[in-house]
Amino acid sequence: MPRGPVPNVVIRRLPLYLQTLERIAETGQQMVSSTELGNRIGVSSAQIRKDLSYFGEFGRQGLGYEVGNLRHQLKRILQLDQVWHILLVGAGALGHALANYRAFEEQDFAIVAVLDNDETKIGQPIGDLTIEPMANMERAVNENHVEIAILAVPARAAQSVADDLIATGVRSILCYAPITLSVPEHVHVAYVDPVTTLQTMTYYL
Amino acid sequence: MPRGPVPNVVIRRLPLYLQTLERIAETGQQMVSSTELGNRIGVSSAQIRKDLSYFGEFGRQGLGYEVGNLRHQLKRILQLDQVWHILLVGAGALGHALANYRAFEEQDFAIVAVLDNDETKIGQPIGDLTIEPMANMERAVNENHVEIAILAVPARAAQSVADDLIATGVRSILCYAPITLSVPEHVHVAYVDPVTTLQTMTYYL
DNA sequence: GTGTGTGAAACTGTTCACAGCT
DNA sequence: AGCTGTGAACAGTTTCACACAC
Repeated sequence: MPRGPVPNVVIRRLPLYLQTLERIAETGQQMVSSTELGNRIGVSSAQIRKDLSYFGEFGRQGLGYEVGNLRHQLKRILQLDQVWHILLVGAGALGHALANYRAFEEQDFAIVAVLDNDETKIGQPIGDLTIEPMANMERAVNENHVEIAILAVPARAAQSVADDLIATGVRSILCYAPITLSVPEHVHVAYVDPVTTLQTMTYYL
Repeated sequence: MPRGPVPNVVIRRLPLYLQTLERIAETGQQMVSSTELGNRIGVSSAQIRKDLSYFGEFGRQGLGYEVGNLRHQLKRILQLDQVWHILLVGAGALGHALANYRAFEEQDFAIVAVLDNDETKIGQPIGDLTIEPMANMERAVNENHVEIAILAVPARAAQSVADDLIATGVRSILCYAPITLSVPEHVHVAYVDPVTTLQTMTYYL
């Protein structure tokens, strides 16, 4: 579908374009220019046009982009025109916050099972689900067609749980632990640890 | 202190080096080579040597880097040789998880106050603190010498709260909302929204 | 006039490869 | 032998500037 190889940084920007388009769509605005979109996000108009040009020609010269169409195209490109099933591992404070976070379902992500290794937590309700033992991992992944896992366990457990997840077929992991996972080539990991992020911000203070 | 301009990506990697060094230090290992460090993190040895060379010469030819010294140098470069005071805004499920997250204090970050605009939450305990009204923002920032804020409020409130934070003198914001904040030049924002991150991962599936 | 799409140019970041030290 | 520090080569990314369309 893309014309030529798409830089990684481009993919990271597309969700920002999508979010901003959804905010613009709510106001009823029909058309948007790369300049307006860029100003709202803090990138140049040329960058937006170049990024989009990797996937096609979505705009009209002199007019800009049709908001609804561009939003639709971006959802298609990012494969967000379907619901993705997510397995959440770790039912601590963070796990509970994630299980109750409404933005997932609003954006077509569904947490379909929650696992923890703490005996006292198993069977307890969490969001609309029930906490299950780690031994249920393979069944939870296969029965629900899970391809993405969220890792909300302590750092010392993260690598071992990641290994198990990958063995069951999970190909994408969102990791909250402050640790670099070692994973095979075909697995994608993204890190969202706040401490690591804070540690970069202090440099600039 | 740095020799010449330091690329942003380099700063983002330094915390990974630091975390890995701390894990190595726990084993009692004295020296580490750029090759070993790189293998554990998944970057090339040349990258590590080049990154460190922006700040000085910390290694010894033929031997590698002294673990404790390199750890100390990185903490100094990232200004992590002090405790940073953080203001948490938003006492929902995520705010509670953050207020109870032990890794902050272990890594020399201290949440010193928590604000929320929900009348029913004000006065309630959260972690070791008490939830305060938004009106206390300026006092909380000034009395505690806060320079970093964590924004754990709904997306629709994020920009307005960010504006208030910046007006009180906050220069760094860690934002959990799926929105691009518009801020003046001198303010740094980092985004840790899981939905935005998941939206990039689905591209590769 | 406004605004897109795109090669070319400029800039930024990574890897190579090797001198020099242990 | 093993390893660092670094200029030079290479690769990746952003910006420029302009033809073309509304």
